[in-house]
Amino acid sequence: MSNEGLQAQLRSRGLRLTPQRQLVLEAVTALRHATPEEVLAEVQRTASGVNASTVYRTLELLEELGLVNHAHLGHGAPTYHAADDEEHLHLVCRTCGSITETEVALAAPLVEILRSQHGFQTDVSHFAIYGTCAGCTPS
Amino acid sequence: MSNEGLQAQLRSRGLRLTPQRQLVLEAVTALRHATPEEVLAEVQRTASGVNASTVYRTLELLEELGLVNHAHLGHGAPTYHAADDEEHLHLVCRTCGSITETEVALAAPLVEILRSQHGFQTDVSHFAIYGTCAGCTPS
DNA sequence: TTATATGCAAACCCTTTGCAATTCC
DNA sequence: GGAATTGCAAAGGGTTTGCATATAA
Repeated sequence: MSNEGLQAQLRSRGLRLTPQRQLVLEAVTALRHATPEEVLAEVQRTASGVNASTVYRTLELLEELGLVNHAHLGHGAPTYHAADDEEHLHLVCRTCGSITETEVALAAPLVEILRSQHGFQTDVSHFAIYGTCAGCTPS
Repeated sequence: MSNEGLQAQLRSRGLRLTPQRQLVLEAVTALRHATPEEVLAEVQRTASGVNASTVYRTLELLEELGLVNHAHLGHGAPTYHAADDEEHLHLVCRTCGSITETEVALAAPLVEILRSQHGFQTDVSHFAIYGTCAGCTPS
């Protein structure tokens, strides 16, 4: 998302383009998967005075605008990613904690079953898929 | 799990059977899906002096012993259930927040794909499946 | 008897909120 | 100029920890 695009989207709602908002969006895009704390650290590399509460408020706003999304990959803080980033499944290992990304297409059968049986529209990447990775499985 | 079974399992590790441990296990079993706070409230109906930290420590212990499990159904506190309870999928609606339980068998195709392609052993019920329920889907 | 378990209080992490000062437009 | 935005500080929810006391075995 360009600054001009971001500005246009903000102004259409009577909102303003600020350095903080640009920096947060840039940080989320650059980091690919980052917690609010990590986003803050990245933003502060350029603008050390930015406050954590601004990051939280901005992430919420950018999510409302559809520019970023968040996912829950573990018990801790959620991770944010740019909306134009490719969507993927996250496989989280219960033993070693590793996170493996894989294609959302693998979940197509489940998504289709949930749609036909429950009328449920699944967002496959919002929550991680939990289990034990190959390296941690006793053979 | 009977008290005798619980006691045997505890003693084999040099641990003790206490009223608090019995009550926490009973509460988790009775409530079926409960946050630590809800477990505490249930336990306190019988034993009002029980402390929250005891509930947290006991839930962790019972999980180590394989008697309870927890799942993440939303952004808030995890929910605990007895290990001998039937496992199910949780469909969480992003709009109304409703939680629908459905059969784990629906995820079998995904589980099989993850096993064959990644060697990943999936625990389908640890994280919720997120999306939009039928009632909240614009038609 | 004595190591384990508990209650209590404090600390912790992550996040939200109220408010005065600032800044975008 | 005036509403939107920020920084700050305090509070909030959920959880963990250190330690003295109590208790199961």
